[in-house]
Amino acid sequence: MEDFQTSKKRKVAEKTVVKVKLEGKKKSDQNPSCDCWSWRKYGQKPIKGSPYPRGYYKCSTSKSCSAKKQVEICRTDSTMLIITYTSTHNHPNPNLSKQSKTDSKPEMNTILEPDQENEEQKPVITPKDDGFCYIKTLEDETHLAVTLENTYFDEEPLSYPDLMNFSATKTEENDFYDELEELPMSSSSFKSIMRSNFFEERVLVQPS
DNA sequence: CGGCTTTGACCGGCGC
DNA sequence: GCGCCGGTCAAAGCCG
Repeated sequence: MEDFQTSKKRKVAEKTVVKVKLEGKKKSDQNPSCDCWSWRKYGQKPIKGSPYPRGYYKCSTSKSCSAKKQVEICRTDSTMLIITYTSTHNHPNPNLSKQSKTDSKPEMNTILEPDQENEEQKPVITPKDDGFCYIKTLEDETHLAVTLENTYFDEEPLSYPDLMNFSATKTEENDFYDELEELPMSSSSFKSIMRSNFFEERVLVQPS
């Protein structure tokens, strides 16, 4: 396929590591409307040195999309999720464009310039003195706090919309639940707790 | 019935 | 050269 896909190993392609803190927030008002990308799990492996397995996901929205991500629980803090994104989506987000009630462009996902006139549709990133970055998505006022741990790019930095998609999606949610499901420590009860608490209001990510 | 998850096997890179 | 480990594939099962 793609040249870097010929070898299924160790690629120094763009890689974005995002840490997500599972907050104890609760919100019964689930809002699946923030569904963005669709991910399909294609593998899971126990990781050396970590009690938790790592899940491997591919973008299922487009067959030709090479976007992947890895989700694992931080071994030092089980409430911390480490998500590693590899490659970028080569297609607009169908869900996002579908949801756009206004005229937000489907290509929003790929827009990289933060200073556009329609900045209203972009999340507002508010750096805090505690080291967290609170991202307020204007779609539903969801507050996200994410921190890019390590980012390797071929050429482009992660865009705000990308960030938003990364963290605010319902599919993301599912991934975490998948992870949680696999946690040896817990069971479906914990999982359901996380399900109701996790993504809707705020997501915290702690800098390294 | 279709799509997704699960799980074991396989492959290939890297370190020793 | 060998073994370890991470990443991917593919078949089977499950769920909506």
